[in-house]
Amino acid sequence: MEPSSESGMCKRARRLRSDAEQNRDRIIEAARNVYRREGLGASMASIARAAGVGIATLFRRFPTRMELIAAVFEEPMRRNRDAAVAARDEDSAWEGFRGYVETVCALQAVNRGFAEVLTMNYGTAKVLERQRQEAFEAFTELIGRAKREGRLREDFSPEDLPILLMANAGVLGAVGDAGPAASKRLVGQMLRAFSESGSEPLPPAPGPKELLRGMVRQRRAGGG
Amino acid sequence: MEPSSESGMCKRARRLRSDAEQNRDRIIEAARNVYRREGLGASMASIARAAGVGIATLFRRFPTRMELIAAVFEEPMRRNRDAAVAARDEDSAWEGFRGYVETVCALQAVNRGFAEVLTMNYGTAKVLERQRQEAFEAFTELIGRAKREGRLREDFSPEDLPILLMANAGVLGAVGDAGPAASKRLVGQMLRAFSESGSEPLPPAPGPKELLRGMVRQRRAGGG
DNA sequence: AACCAAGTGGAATGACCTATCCGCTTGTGT
DNA sequence: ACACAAGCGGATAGGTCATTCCACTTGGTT
Repeated sequence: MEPSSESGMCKRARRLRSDAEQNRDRIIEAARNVYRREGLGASMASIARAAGVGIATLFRRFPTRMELIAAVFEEPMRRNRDAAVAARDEDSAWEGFRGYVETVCALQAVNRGFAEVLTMNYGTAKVLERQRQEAFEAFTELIGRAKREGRLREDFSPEDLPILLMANAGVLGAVGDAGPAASKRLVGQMLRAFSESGSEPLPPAPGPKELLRGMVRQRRAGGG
Repeated sequence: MEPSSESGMCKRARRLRSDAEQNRDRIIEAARNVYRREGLGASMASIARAAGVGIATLFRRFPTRMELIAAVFEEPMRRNRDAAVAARDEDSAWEGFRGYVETVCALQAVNRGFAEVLTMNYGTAKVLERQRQEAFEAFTELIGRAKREGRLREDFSPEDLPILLMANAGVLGAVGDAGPAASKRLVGQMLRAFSESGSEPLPPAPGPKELLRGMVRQRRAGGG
């Protein structure tokens, strides 16, 4: 705390060399793509390869996997927070509620990593935890308005959202190609359950063949 | 095909030696427990250790992981099929429907391996596939009756069941201790969505702390 | 009691993964 | 232009895993 008290507070310990900065960006970009396709279980080596850097470079910049995950998903999580805030401020609370739920679940459907990030414990990733907390708070306010509006059931609980996100992640992880269709169907059913007078039409159910055919074989049998 | 055409058709190629038979049973028993706790991703070595046999013995008896899974879950899957048939024959179709759905999901909650087996593609495990098919058929008949009864919504699709099972498995996999509570809540919501006039009370939602605290850290970051 | 096919366990192999080490390269301040 | 800290990437150590091999035991039959 004595010698190099330059550089404001503590963030960004020191400025990166320009080439290092560029490598950092390439890593994050590559990780974004790999995580989207393969989920957070993707190996560090595969990310380094995709980024075109050595493994050591990856580890020097992100000593733990969580730091990389936090760097990659900080922006998506911020956008998620913003979506929740925007929903909270919509004229119709119910429409805001429905739209937000559908949007988040649709994002999960196109990004496996994001689906997992939304449903995991961050340990010590303050950035992500803060975004989630803020989104959760906006969502909770939205719930209150929607209930007062009379469109959302009184017994809806804020925790029903994380439960839905985990459920959705489960569906997406279990089926392959039919994932988006199955996910839409699930969300439709859940919204019906949440809605006070709920009888909005459902998205179509995927056919049995699609559902079965897509089902994950056993990527090392972690079936979940 | 010429010499030893004894032993009926083709099943049980030849009778096992008594000690081998006993080892086989011990393996299945051990695998049952390990799979229940850890899911189908449990290592073959850990199962052999739990059974008190050498790794080679395990592989000789069950050359592929699927063969072991099929042997372990044949009986649970048969009981699942029986439950579906019993539900189909209940007086009140809706009560049969509700009871069956709740039962299967509760079984998932106490048996991680079973939760995964119910939502995976068996490849070439005919035994399991047949049980699933029969359960599905009984369930489909039950659906028809429940709709005619007027208690189940017309737009309920048989595929909504596997979707629910995957969703439930996702919830159970994502949260730890709070799994059963979260699962019950999800099932309650879904039943509400399925029910024509549905306003039965919901199971309580788990508190935010329980939900978060239980959340899987990152068992090698395969979060979902 | 003696034979031997059937059965056994542990060592060996090889794939894949995280994480660290270390000699070489390069951006940058002077 | 030079010096050198910062940065680099391949090699490597050490872990888990599935799967195979092989020298040794043993149940059952005669």
